[in-house]
Amino acid sequence: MSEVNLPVASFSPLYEQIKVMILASLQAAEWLPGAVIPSEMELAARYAVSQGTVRKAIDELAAQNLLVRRQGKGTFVATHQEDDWQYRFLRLAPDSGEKFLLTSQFLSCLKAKASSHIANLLKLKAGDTVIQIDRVQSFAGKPIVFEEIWLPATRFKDLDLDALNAWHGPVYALYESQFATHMVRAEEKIKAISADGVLAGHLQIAAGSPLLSVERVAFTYGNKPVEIRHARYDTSEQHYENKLN
Amino acid sequence: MSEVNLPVASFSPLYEQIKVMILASLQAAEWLPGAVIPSEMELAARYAVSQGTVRKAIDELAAQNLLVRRQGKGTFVATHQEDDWQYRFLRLAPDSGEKFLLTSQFLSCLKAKASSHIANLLKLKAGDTVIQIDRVQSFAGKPIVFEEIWLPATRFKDLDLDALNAWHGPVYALYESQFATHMVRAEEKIKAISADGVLAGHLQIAAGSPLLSVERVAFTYGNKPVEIRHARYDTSEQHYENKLN
DNA sequence: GAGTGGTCTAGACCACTAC
DNA sequence: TAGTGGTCTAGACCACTCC
Repeated sequence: MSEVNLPVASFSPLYEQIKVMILASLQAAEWLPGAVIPSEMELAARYAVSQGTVRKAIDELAAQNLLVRRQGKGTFVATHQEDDWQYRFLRLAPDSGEKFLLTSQFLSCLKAKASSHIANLLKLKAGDTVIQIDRVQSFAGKPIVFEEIWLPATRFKDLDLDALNAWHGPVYALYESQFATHMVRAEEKIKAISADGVLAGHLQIAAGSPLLSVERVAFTYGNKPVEIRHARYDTSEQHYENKLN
Repeated sequence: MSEVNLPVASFSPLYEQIKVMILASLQAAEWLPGAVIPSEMELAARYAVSQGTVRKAIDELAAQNLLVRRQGKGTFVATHQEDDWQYRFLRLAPDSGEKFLLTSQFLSCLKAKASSHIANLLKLKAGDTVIQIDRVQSFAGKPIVFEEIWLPATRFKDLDLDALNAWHGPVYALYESQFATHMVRAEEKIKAISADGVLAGHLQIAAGSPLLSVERVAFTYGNKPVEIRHARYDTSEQHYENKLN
């Protein structure tokens, strides 16, 4: 009666614990985006479990897009610097169905005090410094997207307009290569709004035109929010696509 | 040299073939939504494979929300008639964060010839008969959603306004219980639009107000499209939520 | 206690990639 | 040919549900 007093704490299978350890290695940047992680056999030896248990852990991390398995080659840390990942988080598509290549123009990149709203979303203290970026993206010469981006200044130190203009490729790839920050997932809140004068100017449309307002919070490893983005899409000739499963 | 002439056809693992067979049973309504399917051991015997192989097949079907595993009880066919599935495909949420209970009012339910656009999406012939339903959904007395729904008349024979009004619960649960049609997944295309006079009337807002236009195609087993829905959301006090993984 | 899904193991063999 | 991930098996044992 006395020796057993089992914790009510819920049962945690071995492979969950292995997932946590692999996650820790990812978070600690022991394995960098794009790099191979040790083989299943090596990991099984390291953690002193069977290959099958490691497999199950890796399977689930791969299902969450944190790892990518490649038969015959190995298992790799997911990265936004891959061709097929360029548009991972972009749900906008032309109505016509053709491919679309957006060109990006950065308007400004400034340091500022975080508003309470932004501080809240980024889990900073009110008044902490953030970097604020404005940009416009165009398709076939027509501006389609106006975006405001907020980043914590500590993590993205030294990011400025020159660095942004020098970079060619997705912003998330830049975050990875310059600031060791890999985006894992994001949440968006979407509304319909009317274009005010400023937006109308940026997007070359009439004031009052309907626009899609997309507020995004993007997270790195460990559910840490590290980017806020408020985008407005001109959806007159493109739409936001979503799959419900 | 002569006896071997391997098909270039790609290799298909056993568990994939089992998935296909289970899928066939679902599609043939051998196991109905909400019902238990045979145990892993029974299926292993039926298909003459090991339990592990059946497990893998079921795992993947469960990941696609076609089956639901319940430890100690069995594996069940997914159904929209479950409490936690009521809002499976509804991404609209109040800005305030509170729960929300929508009340539904059906305006009309008529038979008509399919437009080429609708026929196309439903994979019908132009001119085939469809059922067209209009409805408004309200939150706290305020109309929030106006929806037009198109269904193939053959599959949804006898659906009329009385049947809709008599039903209390999600429309997808009605499809299941009355028409043996379970919705598996859906695709949505979202745009921002301006309310015209008709929409303004339905939603009790000013003409010209921005609205979210959501065009949905919903599919049953076998990727068969069986419902088209064109909804307009008033997003002044609620938003469309999306998770990007 | 019997039955279900869930975990873990060990080992054999297959498919794919690289050298 | 060696090394990686992918498949399949068989069996032991655990966790949960229901009777």
